[in-house]
Amino acid sequence: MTRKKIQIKKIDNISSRQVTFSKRRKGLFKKAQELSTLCDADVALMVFSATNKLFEYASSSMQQVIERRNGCSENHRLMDHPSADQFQVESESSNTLRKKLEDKSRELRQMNGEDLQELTVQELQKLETLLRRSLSSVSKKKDEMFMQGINTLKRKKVELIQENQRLKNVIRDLIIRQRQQSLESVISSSSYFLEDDGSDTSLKLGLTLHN
Amino acid sequence: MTRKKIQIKKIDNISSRQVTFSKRRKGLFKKAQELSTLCDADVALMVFSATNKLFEYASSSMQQVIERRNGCSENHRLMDHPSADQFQVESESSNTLRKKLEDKSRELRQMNGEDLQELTVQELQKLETLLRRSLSSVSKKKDEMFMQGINTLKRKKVELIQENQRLKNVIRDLIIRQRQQSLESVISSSSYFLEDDGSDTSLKLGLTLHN
DNA sequence: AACTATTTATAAGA
DNA sequence: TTCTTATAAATAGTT
Repeated sequence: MTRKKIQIKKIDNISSRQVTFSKRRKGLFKKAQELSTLCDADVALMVFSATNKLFEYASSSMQQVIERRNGCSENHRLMDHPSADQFQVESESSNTLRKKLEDKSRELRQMNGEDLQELTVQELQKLETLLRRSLSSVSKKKDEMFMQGINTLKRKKVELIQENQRLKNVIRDLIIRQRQQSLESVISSSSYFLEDDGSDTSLKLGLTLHN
Repeated sequence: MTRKKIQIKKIDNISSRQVTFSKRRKGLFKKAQELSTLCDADVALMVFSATNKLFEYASSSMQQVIERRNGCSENHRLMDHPSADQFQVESESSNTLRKKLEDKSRELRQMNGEDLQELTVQELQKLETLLRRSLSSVSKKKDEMFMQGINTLKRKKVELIQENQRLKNVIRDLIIRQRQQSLESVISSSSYFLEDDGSDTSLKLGLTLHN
């Protein structure tokens, strides 16, 4: 519409699509608000992005508008051919959905390297480029997650080493205290050289604590 | 906005207001449709005029969008408005279609290297493998078609070289014949040797067959 | 996010 | 309502 006229069809480039979505969504909401104000109309607008994020505007309240609409639809339904009309509308949307589903399925099959015979060399080249880009994105994301995992493990390792050292210190202190106690008890009970089995104890402790 | 800039406040004059309502409503619906198409968004728009007339647009189906927004189940709505059985059946199948469509859309986005954050490393690896395979198939197919094109061209080239050679021969023969004719005319005008025109006939045949 | 060359939407008038 | 047209607004591509 501006630097160049564009065709109204799905924008290929993802980031362009996102940018355009933001810009046009803003514009659409503004227009909706203006219509409401200028003409004293009740307007409700719901937009789901391709990523299922919801953006909505309502001049009064969304729930109110929806209820009002359901009432109107109901009235129309009853006024006109009671079931035929509704059925027709619903059928149409089903057909639309089926068409969309068919399109997506074909696209998906081609992305999977199937049904290629119906494509031209140009289309194949485009698909190839797309797949290369996707593959690159996916590989990058995967590697990122690997790196993230590795870094988490490294941090954990450092933490564990520290914890380990602390525990060793605790054990050493315990052993020292035990020796002192043994010594004291030996002294107090007047028993001779009862050697400590401190190393044995530390081993048991170590095993338990670092399990 | 055009002949003059206007303030965004309720238009006093009733008929101007109605005219503006028509025009801007049309514009708003167009913009909504464009956003939906360009950015693969699901858009629903409801407008009640000051006289309570309803105008609505939905890129898929209004009911679908409302339910999606409410997070409200299909069954719940049907309980509220128990109309024809047909309707229920149709709605169910629509619902199924919508689910399938949503699945395919997500899959497709992920194949396109989008929405990767919700995948695990294992899923990413799987996707990567899939993309590699697809890419390989597509590249192979593309190369096949290139090769096919090249071979066609090569065959054509051979044919053309042969044709070329034939034409050269024809030309050579023509030149020879011309010389002979010149010679003959000189000879006949001088009332000398009357030569046969056997070579002449074969030349005509050659031209006809290889035309 | 800002800019700007264009396209698009539209207010006023017929 | 519909068409026209001068002008305001929106926006595609670019930085």
